[in-house]
Amino acid sequence: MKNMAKNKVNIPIPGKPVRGSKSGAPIMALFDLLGRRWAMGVLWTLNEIEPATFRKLQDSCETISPAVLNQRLKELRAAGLVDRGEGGYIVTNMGQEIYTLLVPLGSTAKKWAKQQISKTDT
Amino acid sequence: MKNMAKNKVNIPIPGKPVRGSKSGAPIMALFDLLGRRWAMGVLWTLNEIEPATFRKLQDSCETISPAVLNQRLKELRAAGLVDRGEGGYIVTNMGQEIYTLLVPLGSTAKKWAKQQISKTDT
DNA sequence: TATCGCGCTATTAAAACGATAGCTTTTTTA
DNA sequence: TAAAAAAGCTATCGTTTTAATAGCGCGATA
Repeated sequence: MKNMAKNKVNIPIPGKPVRGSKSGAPIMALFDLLGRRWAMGVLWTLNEIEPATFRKLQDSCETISPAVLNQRLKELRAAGLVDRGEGGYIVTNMGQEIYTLLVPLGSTAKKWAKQQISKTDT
Repeated sequence: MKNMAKNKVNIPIPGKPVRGSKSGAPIMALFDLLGRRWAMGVLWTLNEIEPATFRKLQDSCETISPAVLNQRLKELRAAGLVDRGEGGYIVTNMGQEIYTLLVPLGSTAKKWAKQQISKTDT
């Protein structure tokens, strides 16, 4: 059977073609990584509860399937944003740096939510 | 044919179940929106070149297919982050606010890129 | 009127996701 | 220390999303 490379972890590599940039611009590579389903949500959630076991993280994400969670974790680890340590999964320094930059999105998201809701209800 | 409603624009609604939050936390709703392929890349690119025609934006994105670009544009418009004006697509105030928060990711992405590359070569 | 650029849409196939069951391995507990 | 429970995934399979590419309809030129 040719089962080679089935659980491969495919992450964007800066400097090589990525979604949005043939030359592999870092920001586009990062967007390629974080712009996958659940990627930012997992990073965000893990930051709030780390260290976390697989199941604890799964529970905190509320609706993520184990297959996708596992996939994202592999990618985030390969990208050096997440690691494993005592007590389970943790966020690396680089991961926290990125998380920190995402934090302000929280309040803007609230503002955006109000705008969206007021647009809906009429 | 079981595919009615195919041109439907399905965006996450804060306050209703979204990926990552059954109660629809704003940040998770926003992640749900921005965590779709090309979403952040399109927002980023449009900010750099706006106003832009569909084709100009498509060219700037380098490798996006028109179907996906169109889909993302519909979503971003429905979410109030992008609009159409003189000269084509533009970024709304809310869109720019979010873009502004993403900007710092640019330099962190460079740092991350170096780290990733040095991990690869050797 | 023929041509051109623009804004998409159509089509088809591949890849990603979602939902769920359940198999191993490790840790508790009785 | 055997049995039970929890953890960490993996397997499967149907649905959705994305990709790749061709090309249509329309308004502005030439």
